[in-house]
Amino acid sequence: MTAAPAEQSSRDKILDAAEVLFAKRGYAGIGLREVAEVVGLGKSSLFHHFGSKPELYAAVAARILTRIEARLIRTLAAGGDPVTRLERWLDELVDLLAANPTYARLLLRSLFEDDDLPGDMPEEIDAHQAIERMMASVGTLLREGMSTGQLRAANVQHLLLTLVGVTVFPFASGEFGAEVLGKDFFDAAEVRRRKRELRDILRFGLVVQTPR
Amino acid sequence: MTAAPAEQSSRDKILDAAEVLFAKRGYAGIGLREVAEVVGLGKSSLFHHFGSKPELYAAVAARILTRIEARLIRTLAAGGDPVTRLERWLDELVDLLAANPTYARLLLRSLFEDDDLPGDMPEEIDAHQAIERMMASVGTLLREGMSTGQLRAANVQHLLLTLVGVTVFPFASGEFGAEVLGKDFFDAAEVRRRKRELRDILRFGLVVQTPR
DNA sequence: GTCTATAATAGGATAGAC
DNA sequence: GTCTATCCTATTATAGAC
Repeated sequence: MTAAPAEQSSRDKILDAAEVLFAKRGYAGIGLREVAEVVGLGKSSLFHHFGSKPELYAAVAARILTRIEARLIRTLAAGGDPVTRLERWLDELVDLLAANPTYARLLLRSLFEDDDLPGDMPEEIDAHQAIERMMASVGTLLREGMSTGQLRAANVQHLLLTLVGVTVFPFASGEFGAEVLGKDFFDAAEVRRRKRELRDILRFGLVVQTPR
Repeated sequence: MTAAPAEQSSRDKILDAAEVLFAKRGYAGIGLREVAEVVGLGKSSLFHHFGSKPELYAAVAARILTRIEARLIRTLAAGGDPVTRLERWLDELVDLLAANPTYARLLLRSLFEDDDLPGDMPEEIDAHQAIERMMASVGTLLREGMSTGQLRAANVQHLLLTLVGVTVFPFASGEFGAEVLGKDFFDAAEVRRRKRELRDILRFGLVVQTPR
């Protein structure tokens, strides 16, 4: 997924290291010393590439969101009826989160940790807008499906929260998810099961309807 | 929900303040100075009540989990068939999370932040076991429903993760949830909508089945 | 672009007076 | 049970040499 180029700029090395560390212990839990150590630079050198710690964090989050959005756009563009596109996108999202174990955690963390950031940095605004665009386009997809009668009429906003909860949360749940499952969540077989779980919940729900 | 007694011990005041702060900015994001400030004590006085910062954090998490488990036990004991009990429990859980805005956030955070804790403290073990017991008893409930044919046969482990994702996550999502919704998630009307969303997803799924 | 040195502040935790 | 004083370490960030 994440390409491994022959030459990688210091900036990218810093972003990669910070992504892993921030995902693991959060914004406040990671010091720049630790990031610099992983990259193999002195602490002060980081400030040559990023103006401050919040800026670095925002850049990490924005990079992930940009990648996810790019994938969303590609996936939805492939066409098909609303249900096909929705299910294809959920499959894609699961694949993406499974291939990049840092994504889900950092994403959920960044939802919680917006307190720590000033709120007016360019990367932060980019990330925020990417989220808004994604929610809007999936929202449109859902409304489309409802208007064609393929999807049950429902509250689109709550549905969006539900979809985020069932896709992103499990991949962010770490130890907890692994314990509930009894095995590693990022295992290929588990990822397949996760996709099936999502598809079945959306297609059939859980409760069996008594025949009318 | 949280009772306001005439006299409250310093220990409880510290727990209350720490719960709010840790929920807002996480384990690493909160210093004991800030906790002490809110309580109206000196920083050092906290160490008279809790041996260390990890201990305080574990006590906060354990208190929440104990309360949730007590509610689960009461709710499931009320009887009924598996679907009735499952839906009643989800309603109760939503009510509990809605009445205590700190719970969902702290709970999700504590899933991510187990790295920060030593792992061998009594409160931590208590909390961990409470989670295990809750997952086990809801798991049993699900299996029961499947064996009576009321619930669709499915992977119980993945279903548990799904249920946590659709109940806990939205209440923890803070700004994000409020923006997707366009209003405060903890509003009584939104809480009712959330309950309906949950019930409908589990009963009907999302995709309308073409008549056989 | 990276380094060393340093500033200024805050962190968790302990000792001992009251 | 709370306080002040203190210790040690870590934090973000800057200045300036190379």
